[in-house]
Amino acid sequence: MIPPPESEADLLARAHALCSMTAGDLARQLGRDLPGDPVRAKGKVGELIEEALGATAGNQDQPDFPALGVELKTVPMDALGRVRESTFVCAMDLDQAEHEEWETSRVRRKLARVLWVPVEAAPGQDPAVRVLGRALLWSPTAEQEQVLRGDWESLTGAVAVGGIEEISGHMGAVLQVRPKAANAAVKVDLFTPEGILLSAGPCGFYLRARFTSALLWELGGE
DNA sequence: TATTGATCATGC
DNA sequence: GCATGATCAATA
Repeated sequence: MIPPPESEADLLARAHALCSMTAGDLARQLGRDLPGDPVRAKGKVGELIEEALGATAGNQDQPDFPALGVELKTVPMDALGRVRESTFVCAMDLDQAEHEEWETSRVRRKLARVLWVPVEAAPGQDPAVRVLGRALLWSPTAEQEQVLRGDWESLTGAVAVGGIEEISGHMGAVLQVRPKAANAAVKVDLFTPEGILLSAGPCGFYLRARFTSALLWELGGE
């Protein structure tokens, strides 16, 4: 059991100490199992890094480092240092869209302070050989927040007006809404703006790869 | 090949 | 079921 970091500097120092380790090294050091099948290992590298850095929140609805208000996100990179995948932010509440404000939204809370840990990962590669990169601590700049807010408001607004069936992954410049569930059979009941009961797949907010790629590059060049 | 939609694991 | 952690894989 690794104690939580006492400060952002402490956290960053710990994260930097992991730089250039492989996920396999980390698993061995922590005495954890890491599946060799990438399909079965989704999320595992992120969990190993959480444990190594002393994150405590588990699956509670809280930042990974509650005392610091910092959220941890791993981000998969290709060999050229480009972000390979979008980043899941949080679920979208399909019923409450019309009652929400950006200032109090979960998206804004989640992204207020993020420790990004790049992980070089080729598609289909054995998770154990993935290499950790240099971690960066980030908060949205004023410009980034305006763009995020704009996307959030148009996406949330579209759902509030037309319901979830009106949006798709194509919408949003940097923030998008996509399915987020165990599988396509998972449905939630909700009411359309017209008051019709409907069954729909749960959705979540994701950051587009080009956004994370750009912000990491601005921050320190990855 | 970039992107969207689908999926995998774990804890409570 | 819904939160946590994401990446896979079919398609445009």
